[in-house]
Amino acid sequence: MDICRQVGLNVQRIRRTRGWSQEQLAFESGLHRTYISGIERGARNPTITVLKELADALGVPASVLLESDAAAVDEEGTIAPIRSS
Amino acid sequence: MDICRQVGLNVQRIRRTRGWSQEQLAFESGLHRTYISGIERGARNPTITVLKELADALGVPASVLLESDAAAVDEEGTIAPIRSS
DNA sequence: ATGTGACTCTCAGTCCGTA
DNA sequence: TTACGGACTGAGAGTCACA
Repeated sequence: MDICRQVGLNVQRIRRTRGWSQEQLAFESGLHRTYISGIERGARNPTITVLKELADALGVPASVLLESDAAAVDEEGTIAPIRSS
Repeated sequence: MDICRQVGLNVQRIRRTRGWSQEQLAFESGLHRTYISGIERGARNPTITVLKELADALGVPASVLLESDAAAVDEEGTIAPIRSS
């Protein structure tokens, strides 16, 4: 699994958990809407500062965005991976 | 604490735990020696693919390199944060 | 063995559209 | 609301000589 794709999936998953659109995340993070789209699709290769900005906007530690999926996001105790429901 | 500086400190700490020089890490990761130097000093803003290459060379998950220091690196059970000794 | 400035070239990141 | 394309500017990738 490519790292860009991995990050994209994590961003998308957490964003949806927040109930946000890409535009809202773009606003919160100060990044461009189309760039968020590119990142979620794994088409972009963001820098660590951008990763940090996304993480801050999403309210999670940056390291979470790099994790190999599966593992539930437990930190902050609020994310949890949408098991049905 | 700036994220670039943070990553730099993590890379340096783990590299030293391995007993490697910057040149050795450069060889293992396929990156240039002076580039490694720039990253460890927090002078560079690497992309996540570069971060992944470093993490692979160091034998740790990429997310570890973003962690806010302090916290011992427990994953893989091999790093542990050089408490004196 | 490492820090640093300067350099080239690729791509990160923005903005315009259309579907 | 999102995917995706093209075009653009600034910043990162990657390297070197020198300290």
